[in-house]
Amino acid sequence: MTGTLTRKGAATRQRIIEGAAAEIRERGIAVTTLDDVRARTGTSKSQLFHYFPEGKEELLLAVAQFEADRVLTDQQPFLGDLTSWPAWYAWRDAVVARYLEQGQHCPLNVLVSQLGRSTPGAQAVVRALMQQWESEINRGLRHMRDAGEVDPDLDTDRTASALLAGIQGGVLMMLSTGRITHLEAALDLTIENLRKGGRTSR
Amino acid sequence: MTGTLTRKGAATRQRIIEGAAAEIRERGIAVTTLDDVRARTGTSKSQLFHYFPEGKEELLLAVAQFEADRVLTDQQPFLGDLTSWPAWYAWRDAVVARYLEQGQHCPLNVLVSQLGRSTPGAQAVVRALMQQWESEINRGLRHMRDAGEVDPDLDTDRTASALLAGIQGGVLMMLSTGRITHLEAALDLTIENLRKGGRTSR
DNA sequence: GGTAAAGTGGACCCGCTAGTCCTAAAAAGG
DNA sequence: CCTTTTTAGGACTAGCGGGTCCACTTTACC
Repeated sequence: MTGTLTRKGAATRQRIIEGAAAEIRERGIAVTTLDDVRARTGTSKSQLFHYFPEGKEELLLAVAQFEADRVLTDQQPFLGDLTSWPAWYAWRDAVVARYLEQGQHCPLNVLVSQLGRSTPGAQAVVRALMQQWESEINRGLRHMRDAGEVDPDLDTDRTASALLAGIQGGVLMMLSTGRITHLEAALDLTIENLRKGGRTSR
Repeated sequence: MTGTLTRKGAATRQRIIEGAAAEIRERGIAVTTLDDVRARTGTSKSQLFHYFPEGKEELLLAVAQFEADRVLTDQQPFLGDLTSWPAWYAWRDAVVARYLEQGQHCPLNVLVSQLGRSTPGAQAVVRALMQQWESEINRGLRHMRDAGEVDPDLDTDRTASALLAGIQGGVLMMLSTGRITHLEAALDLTIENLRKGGRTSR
């Protein structure tokens, strides 16, 4: 039945995923029912099960994948091009702006804390997301090290881990406190400390 | 009805809270039912509603408060006495050991990501926890600054924010990846950078 | 333009869970 | 002791939500 979706069918399927994602982002996974998704996307119960035969679990996995993709693309092109200090600051600003704008409706947190807890499949999606995120940061760090902009002995793996942790925690704190200061502090202090370790001549 | 609990009644109430907390920690809030709590704690439905007349919501709030208390007491006496580098390392080790040992059954994450999302009351509990946690870290930082062990111009507020974010993110990453490296990296790099700014490194 | 497959609508079912209610046992308290 | 309050037990209910089913319509393709 799959693989042979008509254009219309594919569009309906995508509409369901995006509607479900939005519903979950806005109201939380716990209170989002298939009926809510159905109503929001203008579909019927049978369509939900037509496109997602395994039911809710399969839909949630598709939503997880959809949200995971968004998290990284939202940071592009900055995340993929951390090759100069201005580029690092541009990325930093993009991240802060993004999470400030999203407020409580945070795809990342929904993914990590709600979807990622439910099924092994969604957990794998989260792991893959984190791995790629960290790897992109790591690539930027290595570039800066090779360019002589930071301490030549910098342990980029460990620094990337710490920075990613700071971002995750910063976002979490924003959801708990409503303020963006933790995210900013984590990003800014890490970057400042990196610059302190680089060649002092400018 | 409240305020006049006999010793036996108070013990039963406490047993319900702790049983519910353990059940939620182990299996998640989404799948924990009142019947699970009832079975685990050897109580009956009417007792649950006797001790928590508002029902599940009231019980969850009590659980949230219980878990929040644990998070901080688990870090004592180290967190309250960050007055020397050995003390900082002892705290660091205690935090890492704690979260490594807990594995997937993490009261902090249950509180922040699951309970904290459900009701305004639980949100307030989370906010209070974070505020106190950060304030204790801040106190330690100020002490080290006044003792001349770190950069005298250190912005302790911002550093405390970043460190707390790193811890939160490190714990979150541990739950996502199963590895403790992010938490360790966040703690260790922060402490290393603090020491670099102190008088001994000059 | 006919037919087979894909897409759509919505009524229905069944299990589960929060919450109610009534009764009984055990403490307190005089 | 005997009464009142607190503690305990468990059957019952109402509603909701995931999932099934079947009838009908549209689309693709020869």
